[in-house]
Amino acid sequence: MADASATNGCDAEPAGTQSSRAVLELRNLIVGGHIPPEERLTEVQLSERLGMSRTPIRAAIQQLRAEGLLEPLPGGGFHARAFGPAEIAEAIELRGMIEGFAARLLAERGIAPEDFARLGALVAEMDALFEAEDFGADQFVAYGGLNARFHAALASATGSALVVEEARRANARPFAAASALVRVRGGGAASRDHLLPAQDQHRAVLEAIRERQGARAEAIMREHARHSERNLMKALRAKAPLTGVAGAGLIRRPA
Amino acid sequence: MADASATNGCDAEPAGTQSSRAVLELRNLIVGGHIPPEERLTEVQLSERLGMSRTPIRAAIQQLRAEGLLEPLPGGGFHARAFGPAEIAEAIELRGMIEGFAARLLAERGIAPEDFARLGALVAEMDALFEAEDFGADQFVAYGGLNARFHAALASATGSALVVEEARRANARPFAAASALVRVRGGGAASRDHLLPAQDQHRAVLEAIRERQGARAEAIMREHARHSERNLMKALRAKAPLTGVAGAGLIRRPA
DNA sequence: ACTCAGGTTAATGTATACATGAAAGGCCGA
DNA sequence: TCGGCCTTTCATGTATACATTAACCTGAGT
Repeated sequence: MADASATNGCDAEPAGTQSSRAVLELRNLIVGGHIPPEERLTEVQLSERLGMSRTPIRAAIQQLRAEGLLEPLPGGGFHARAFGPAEIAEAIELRGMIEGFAARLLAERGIAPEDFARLGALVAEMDALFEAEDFGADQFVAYGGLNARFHAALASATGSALVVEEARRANARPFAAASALVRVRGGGAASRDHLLPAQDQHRAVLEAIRERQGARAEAIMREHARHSERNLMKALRAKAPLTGVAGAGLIRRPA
Repeated sequence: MADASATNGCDAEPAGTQSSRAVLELRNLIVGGHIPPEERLTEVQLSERLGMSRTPIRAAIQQLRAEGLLEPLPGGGFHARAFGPAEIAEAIELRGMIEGFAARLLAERGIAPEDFARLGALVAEMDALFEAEDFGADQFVAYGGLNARFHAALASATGSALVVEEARRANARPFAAASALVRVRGGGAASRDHLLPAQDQHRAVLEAIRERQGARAEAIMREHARHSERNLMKALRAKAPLTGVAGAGLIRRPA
């Protein structure tokens, strides 16, 4: 069922309007590193660059400001926001708190059987990936997609619009997304081994939800987020330029 | 230092532009109950009602949508969002989680002495209110303001833009704000007694931060939010029409 | 009576012209 | 040479005209 929304996992940009195009393209330009944080952006400049009038550009800027990707500049104009290690860590911790809240709600209030089955099926699909002969790029991409769907399904199973919205927002931040960190490590057997503990946590949180263990479910999801945080920070400390990660150019490396 | 921003506790609406006026007036109309959730809103209609063109109205609508106050309607147009008891409880719980995170960060990383002093001064000011001969409307208003400043100062002491932003958002939701619930009870001696436990939690969280007790600080702020949640829910169960609370018309009472 | 097609209406989306404000730069005078 | 004022420029804010789309209603034909 969740095939149409596989691209971004949310439907916040509705139609084929110029405004939605502006949001999409501008966001891609920023996280793709084509607009470095040093570059000053103005409305007219962007309207020429994207081939549309200022009106949809203004809407896009307002939205990306709300997402925290753009920041106003003192003398007018904007720039892409740069993120230091502390901010990244906080964003990931925050995501863990939201998703921990979702897991606790599911454990305390109970989960609909079909939602539980859907989550279990996603875990099983990820399990199957680990059975493959060798764990290559294809498996990483597939795991990332399944992982994102698992996290989104967890939030939406609560039935709470607030939780869904906040989980979406927490995952929209660069680097904080659950799936964005999967591919931090280059790939290969070593990377596979780093994914196994995370997958075990997926299984554990479902067990905790089933057994109505709210505090445990919350703690697992918090630690689950910290797991990806550790992975990212380890990769950041290495000199390698973080290939394959969206928004790598926005990271303010520690001096 | 914190006098200019005393009106709303945040500076998200910068200048005296039509757009900022539109956001302010429209938000007041909604939470003031002048725009019930049943009423359908359109851009042209609002532009006539507020005496400005559609351009600033569009910006305001986009912002209030992001705040969760407005919801698009299927056939075009919007309506003020109505909140059920579950959504209100979740919003308050979420606020407790964010503020708990802030308190834990302060305990773990340490707090700047001047920030700690500022928080202590606010608590002392609130303490002084309880010493008054009788606890009337003036004291309630003063307590609400001090309380809002305490919560805002707690978040901003972390120095994390992310925490500040999320705390602001959590407090911006109707009913979820820390200060909004202070005046739920009518006033008088009985209401005063309901405020004392909350004030004790203010003192306790400062002690926990000072003693570097992160888990305790977080737990206190979570429970602190639940305290106000209990107060609101009790008031909701009573038949009384919730005088003095902003956005009372947005509550979907349990049948 | 029901259905389908056509038009009409009412909403948002878009472009553009103009207003306004602030910041930077140059010029003149001391 | 330095400082202050004026001018210019560039950015966003605002209004408005027009485009577009979708829903609804009306009418006629079966």
